[in-house]
Amino acid sequence: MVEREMSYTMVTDESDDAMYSSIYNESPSAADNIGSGCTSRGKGSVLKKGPWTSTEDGILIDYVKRHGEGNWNTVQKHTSLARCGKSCRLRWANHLRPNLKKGAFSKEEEQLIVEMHARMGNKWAQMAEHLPGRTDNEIKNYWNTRIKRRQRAGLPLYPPGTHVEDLHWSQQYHPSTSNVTDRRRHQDILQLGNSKANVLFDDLTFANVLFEDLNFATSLLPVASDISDMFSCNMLGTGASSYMSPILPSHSNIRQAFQSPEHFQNAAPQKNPRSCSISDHPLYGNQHRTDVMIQDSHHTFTDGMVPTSKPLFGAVKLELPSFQYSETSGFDQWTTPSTPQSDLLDSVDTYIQSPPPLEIDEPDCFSSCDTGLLDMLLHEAKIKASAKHSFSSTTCITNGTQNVPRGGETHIVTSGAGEIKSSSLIFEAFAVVKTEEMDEVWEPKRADVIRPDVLLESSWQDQQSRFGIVRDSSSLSDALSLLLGG
DNA sequence: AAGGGGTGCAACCGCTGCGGG
DNA sequence: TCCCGCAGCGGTTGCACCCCT
Repeated sequence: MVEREMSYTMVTDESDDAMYSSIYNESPSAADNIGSGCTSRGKGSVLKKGPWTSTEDGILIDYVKRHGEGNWNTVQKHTSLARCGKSCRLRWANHLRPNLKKGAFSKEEEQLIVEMHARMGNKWAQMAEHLPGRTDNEIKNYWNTRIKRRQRAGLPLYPPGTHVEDLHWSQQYHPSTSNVTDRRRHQDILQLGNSKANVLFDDLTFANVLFEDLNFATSLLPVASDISDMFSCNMLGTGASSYMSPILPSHSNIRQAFQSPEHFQNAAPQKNPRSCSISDHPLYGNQHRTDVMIQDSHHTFTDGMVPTSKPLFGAVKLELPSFQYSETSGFDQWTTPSTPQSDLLDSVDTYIQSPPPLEIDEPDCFSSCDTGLLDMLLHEAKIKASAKHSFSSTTCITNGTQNVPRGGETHIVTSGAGEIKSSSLIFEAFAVVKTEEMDEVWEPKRADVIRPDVLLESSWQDQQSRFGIVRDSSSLSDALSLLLGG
């Protein structure tokens, strides 16, 4: 650690030992940084603030060795340290305690953080529990940095393939946190919901979430299978997934169609082996969310509740069927969590290192996949930038054929709207919007228009016409009917 | 070489939950 | 039941370093 000598403390206790004196001789020039947040107790001294010195670290380490962790407010009594308990605890937890892992996050850790944030929101402490050697502060800083980077790069918060979790995570595993999250949601709004661009990114991410849900539904809904695969294939394959249109068919319709868990109880549960998400891990298995996460300012509306730090997208509850309620159904094999943390960690590599094979036209895409996650994300932005030029029209996907393999499967999306299967019809419509989105993604006006809460006030067809997209509405309706089991 | 902005990290601040008296 | 103190969490801030011009 870089020691920054900047703080100085007035000391009145005459019994201070030599070490104590040495501490405050280290920085004789900075007498203005006197603690105000932590009040002194016992010694009548004013607590020091600012960076810790190695001497202070030594004192604190020695104290913990003797007395163990906890009782941080007694540190000042038992040692010469003029730090408040909070400061001591923070210093120990973030820097001094053993087994701390320093240095940059590994690719696996980054991936795990992204996945966990998608599920937990800003639950840094909970995330840290799953990242041995990492502190909540580290993870928080990493995430904030990541947000900035992605905002600058014009990327959504979550990369494609990230399952965004609903409230069940915190409720099921950390029930005590749900109240806290609700109280703090306004802070999250302030933190993440201010910028127009951020709203747009989250809006775009919304599409990813839905499609991932559809992907999950693959194993349950034969009809949805093709759709989800197509979405996933193209989203992952083009590297422009975040620009998959947030303009979706009325989600309320989907919700109505899927509102009952019993709707799927007869469907054979089948783990999707192609997923490279930790969502498939037993620990997260029951978190296979099907409630659509509406993203905006990291808030989520789920079952009428608004947990903090969760993606949301406005005051509209939009759901796909939730299989998490199916504890009595045939999904028990998923809903029974494998709680051991090691279990999760042991399998992280499996998920990270087993991405679905992608055949992407972008020539340098694979190289990016070998770098760190952040680099990969930046690369994603690069691809998008180039895609702006290459995707001049809908023909890139819908004209002719395009093979988009994913997990060994190949889907052929044709431009013909009449005879192809219904799922392709839906995708075709999305593909149109997607390419349009690429060209206009940065326009705030567009961001307003594509907000789902706006969309829900008008029909899917209205949106099409608004954007000048003329499609075969009857075919689309047929496709939706099939998708929704109608 | 200099300086100005960006970036990342360490630490602080405010709030809340919890337990004990 | 209320109050108080402690521990912990999440948001914010300050600053050193880095990079670009």
